[in-house]
Amino acid sequence: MESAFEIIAEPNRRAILSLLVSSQQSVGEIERQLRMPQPTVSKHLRVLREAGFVESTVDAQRRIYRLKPEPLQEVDAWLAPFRRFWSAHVDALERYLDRMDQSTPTKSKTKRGRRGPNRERDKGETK
Amino acid sequence: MESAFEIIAEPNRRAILSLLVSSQQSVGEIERQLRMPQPTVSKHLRVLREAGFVESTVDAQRRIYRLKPEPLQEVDAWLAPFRRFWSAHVDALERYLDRMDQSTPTKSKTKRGRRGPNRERDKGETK
DNA sequence: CTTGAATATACCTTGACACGTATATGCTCT
DNA sequence: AGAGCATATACGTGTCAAGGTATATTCAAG
Repeated sequence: MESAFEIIAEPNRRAILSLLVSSQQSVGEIERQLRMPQPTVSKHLRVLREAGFVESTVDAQRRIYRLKPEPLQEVDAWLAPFRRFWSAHVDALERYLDRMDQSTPTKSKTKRGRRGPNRERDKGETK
Repeated sequence: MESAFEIIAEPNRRAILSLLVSSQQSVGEIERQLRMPQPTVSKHLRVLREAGFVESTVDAQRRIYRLKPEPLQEVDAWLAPFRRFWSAHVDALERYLDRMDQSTPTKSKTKRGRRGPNRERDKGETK
């Protein structure tokens, strides 16, 4: 387990988190809305709690669970470099589509573009 | 496997993706930079390829792998509602701390002046 | 055609984890 | 104190994925 990524790999746990994002919920409410057996809910909540995704407060026999932001923010942070990547990628695609759009069909066929924006760097590869 | 979340749950796969975000790489380059055995790299690349995270082109005996954006964008999209939650959460924490300020005389807390777009998120279903 | 490099795949073993069922704990109310 | 609800935990089981080692495939060059 350990890492936030492994925690959210489980579909039921993602469902629980998505449920909690709108408002806090008791175990029974989660159980009913997601139609999953109660021990399953409790066990997933335990995993989520120990990983810091949720916290619980006691209300008589009920436990109210609510979301905590940090672990998902960590996931979000890991994603940041890729966001930069795919905006660049969209730009390249747009330029490509623009050229496709305005090029007349009689134009010479497009050369196979092996080179992207990134030059690969040779590092003394055995050849 | 199936879901993008399960794919990126694996640390080695995340490392490969992080490596590819800067530029495309051959299998051998990945193998050396991440210091992992070649079959391991190939197997993870296979998983990533079949899940649409990467694509490969052939260059003689080499295979050059590069990133594809869609699956990570899907993860990013799932994260969107939680991003909204975070900003709201900061507001709620501030209000909570403000009340703590007035109701618990033994604690001295620094008051914070930060505030964003005022969202009302409290539905008051707590009994 | 043989050799060697680069990459992929097959097979096996091991460990983690999700689930179901049963039971324990804890709280409220009468 | 006892009944009943809400939640947690213990235990046994099956599945699946990751790693290691060995081998197969593909290509280039001599």
